[in-house]
Amino acid sequence: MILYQAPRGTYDILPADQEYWQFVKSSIIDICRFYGYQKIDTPVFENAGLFVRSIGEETDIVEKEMYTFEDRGGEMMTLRPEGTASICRAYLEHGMHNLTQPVKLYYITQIFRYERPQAGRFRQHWQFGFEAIGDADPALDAEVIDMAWSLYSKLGLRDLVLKLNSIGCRNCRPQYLKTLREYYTDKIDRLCPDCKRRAERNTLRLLDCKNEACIPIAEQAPKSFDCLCTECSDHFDSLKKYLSILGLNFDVDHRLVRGLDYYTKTVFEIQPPGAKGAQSTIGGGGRYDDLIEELGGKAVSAVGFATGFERTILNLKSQDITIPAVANPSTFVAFLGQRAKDKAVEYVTQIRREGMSAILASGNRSLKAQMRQANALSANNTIIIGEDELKDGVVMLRDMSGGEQQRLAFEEVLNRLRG
RNA sequence: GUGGGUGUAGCUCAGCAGGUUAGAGCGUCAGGUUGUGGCCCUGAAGGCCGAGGGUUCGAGUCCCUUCACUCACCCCA
Repeated sequence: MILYQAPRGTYDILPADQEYWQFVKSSIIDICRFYGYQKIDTPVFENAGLFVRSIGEETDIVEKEMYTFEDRGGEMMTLRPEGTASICRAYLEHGMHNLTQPVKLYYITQIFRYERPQAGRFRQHWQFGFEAIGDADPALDAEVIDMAWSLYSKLGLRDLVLKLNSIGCRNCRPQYLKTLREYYTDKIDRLCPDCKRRAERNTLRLLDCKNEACIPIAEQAPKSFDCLCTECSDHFDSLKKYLSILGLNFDVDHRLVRGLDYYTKTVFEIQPPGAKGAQSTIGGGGRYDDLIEELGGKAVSAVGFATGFERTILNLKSQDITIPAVANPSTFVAFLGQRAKDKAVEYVTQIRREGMSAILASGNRSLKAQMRQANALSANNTIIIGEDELKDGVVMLRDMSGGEQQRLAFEEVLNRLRG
């Protein structure tokens, strides 16, 4: 009877799966270096207030998904439920506004949300995200989207869809929300229970309801991009122009609003083909021009993106994308008898000192068993040392792909391994 | 939080309407050469049949409870 298992919504990334993670990570690092983004790591937990303030009181994340606890000093702490807030906090704390703007940062980290797990959704999951802070230029929005798109392309994902929208700023959004509420006024009784609540507390979210009764109503609703102020409207037009210049196709979707309150102007999501339910979004982001100020800084514009590792890998698998094989040349050293073992230990070490990988047979098993182990480890070569070899001062070198083998002086073996 | 599905060996699953020592394939280990892997053959190890209770002469199989996993809704990554 096993006493413990991984907590609900968590899981182990086993060696067999690591190649996917390695592939995604190294691709991310390449892309970020290429676009001039620098890595930042922030604490796993922060003051709860940071997230409540940035994500928004009325959001699902804050209302029911945060891992919040009181520490021994009586402070309320929260395991980070997303990445942006911590980055902004760090930006302020370290006076990064004094650096050349925009400051471009990326992170690869675990995210915690208390939810019922399902395919592609976990309580602890990994996100990669990047943020460009300190610039309001729509060309930067385009660059962020392009960068996200490049990552997926580099990974080999096909047939993705880019959804785009603009939800305005604090100047024009209140007017839009008013228009939206007016539109919904005589339709409330036709909405689902969730939407009835949203109508009061989080009007924007009425638009992305998945309920069949609500969709047609949302479809006909006034569109945010028709109600933008001049500044937001120009920004949106410029962004669309830049995306066209970049050759990126996009669907403007007036029902795309995102679930975090800090977004302004641009919001976007990237969806895999046949997107539905939990995996409908593989990554997303947007602009958040008021967040830094909200956290106590001066008004600083910013835009960012985040994507989930699990969903990315899920899609790599569903699209049958092969991961580049990692070359693992290695030499296995087998032996027969204690005297040969002494020699084997010596030779294994020598090979390693030469900067090459080598594995010593384990235990004192039959040669057959040792060869099986060599095969299981996909060793390229096996060195066999027995009484005969000891007597003649040589070792047997076996090529594991073909099976040819010959007796050679160990120095000669080293030469061949080097070549 | 709300629904549906599933819990039998490390993995994927059989186990028919309740009946003696619970099975297969894969994997692991060992043997088939005195010192040689992959293919093949043989064998072994490995299960209180998720847990607790009940019905029964008898429960992996039926009933109840519970836990876990899983898919979906909400929302997100």
